Amino acid sequence: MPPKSKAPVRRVLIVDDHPMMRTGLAQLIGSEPDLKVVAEADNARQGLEAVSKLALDLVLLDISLPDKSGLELLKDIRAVRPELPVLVVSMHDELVFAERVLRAGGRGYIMKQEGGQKYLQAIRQVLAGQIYVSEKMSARILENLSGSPAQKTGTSPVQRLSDREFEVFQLIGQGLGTREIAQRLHLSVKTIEVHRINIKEKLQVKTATELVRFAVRWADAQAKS
Amino acid sequence: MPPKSKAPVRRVLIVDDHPMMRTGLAQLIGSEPDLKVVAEADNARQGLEAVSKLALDLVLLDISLPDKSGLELLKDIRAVRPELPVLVVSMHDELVFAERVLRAGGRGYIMKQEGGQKYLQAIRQVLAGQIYVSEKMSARILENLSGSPAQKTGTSPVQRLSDREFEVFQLIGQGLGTREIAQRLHLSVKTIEVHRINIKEKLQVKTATELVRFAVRWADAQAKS
DNA sequence: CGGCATTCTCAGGGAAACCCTTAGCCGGGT
DNA sequence: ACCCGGCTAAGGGTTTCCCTGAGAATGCCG
Repeated sequence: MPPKSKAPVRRVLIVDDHPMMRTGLAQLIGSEPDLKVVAEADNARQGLEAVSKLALDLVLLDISLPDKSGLELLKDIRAVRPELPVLVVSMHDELVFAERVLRAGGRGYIMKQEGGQKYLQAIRQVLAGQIYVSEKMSARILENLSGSPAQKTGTSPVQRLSDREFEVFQLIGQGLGTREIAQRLHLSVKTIEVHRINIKEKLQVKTATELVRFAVRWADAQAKS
Repeated sequence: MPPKSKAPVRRVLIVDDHPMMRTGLAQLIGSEPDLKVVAEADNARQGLEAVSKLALDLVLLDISLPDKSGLELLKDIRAVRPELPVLVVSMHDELVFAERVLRAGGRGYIMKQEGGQKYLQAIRQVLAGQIYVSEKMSARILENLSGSPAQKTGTSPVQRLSDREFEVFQLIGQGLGTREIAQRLHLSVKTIEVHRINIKEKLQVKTATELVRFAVRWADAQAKS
């Protein structure tokens, strides 16, 4: 069917800590004549080693790994081979993860809930030099970028917060309620309520619980670095 | 093809919302002559339907499903077919999950990090009527049981939550509000409110925001490693 | 300078969530 | 038989949520 002279076989590395997942992915990729799995890794160290030593055309990278976060491995890979495209596989349907992946240089973000056709589409698209993001995600990302007035693309939505909003946002991340924040900042509860509404809008979250979740995650991330 | 003279073929149902994972598991099981995958499901509803309609010898059940928690489905399955053995597959290596699964009647608990050999061992052991738990887990379970009376430090207070409370707690950690949780679990808002109060008391937190913060952190900690 | 946008501040008010109390039901244990 | 813990849920008072509107300070641009 595909003449060998014309179709060079694309060499793929799979990094995932779930053997059955790797088997499934390998099965899918192996069934395509122009794709080949040349190595597998179940942790970041092995993954980076394979990237350094082997000639590869694509990396399929699970975002959640045992030793270090897949995001870190993604950055390491790009430090070694900036042109090597990486398609990140994740079980999270969170906008935050997809944004981070793309900003870290990932060429695609696909969820584990997707079926084989979507995987192949994503792989082909990334191999062709394009960016792949699932429709749900791309819709949210585009809406996020173009929804508000002219922004510097690529900035974290947290940076769009005004000073006061940012202050409130930090206190939410520390576990304080609306009334406590009002007392702390010597403001009316009503004012804090409005700030929360505006913060939610800028961060593109819909409910109060999601706002707290976002704030807690952000605060924890800051505390670590 | 099948040597039906000696080995009756064991009929297996796979319930997992990740298609590639199902492919991997099906590949493994299909390669064994005495095992056969007769159905797959990617959510709890389909899973329960298959259990009701088909003759099965084993269910491979992923603990994290989109519509309801795998723990709930496990209980539903046992309500319909108490003798049907269920081997729970999970990505969490947390003691809490394994304990809950076993107490809910699961015949085994295996982690996605395990390789094919361990899977087959677990499947065979469960089919033979035994309980399968990985060595890491069994060691921790025994240690936990023996040390339970006097403990207060070391074990997280999350373990004191009841099954229902734990489910609500997880959903809070995923960013869901009270009404959404009620809808997801098909319960009254009032019930969820009471659960939240009881959870707060057990976790020693005073305000709603602190509860969300606790739940988000705990959920993220589970997702990371 | 006079608009114009943004930010910060806060009130009104209806809907929702929070939180305490009570209470029926069920299953397990002494 | 009894009690206890867990699950369910209603009643009701308090608080928060969230939309709308709106006045004041700042700063920018024509």
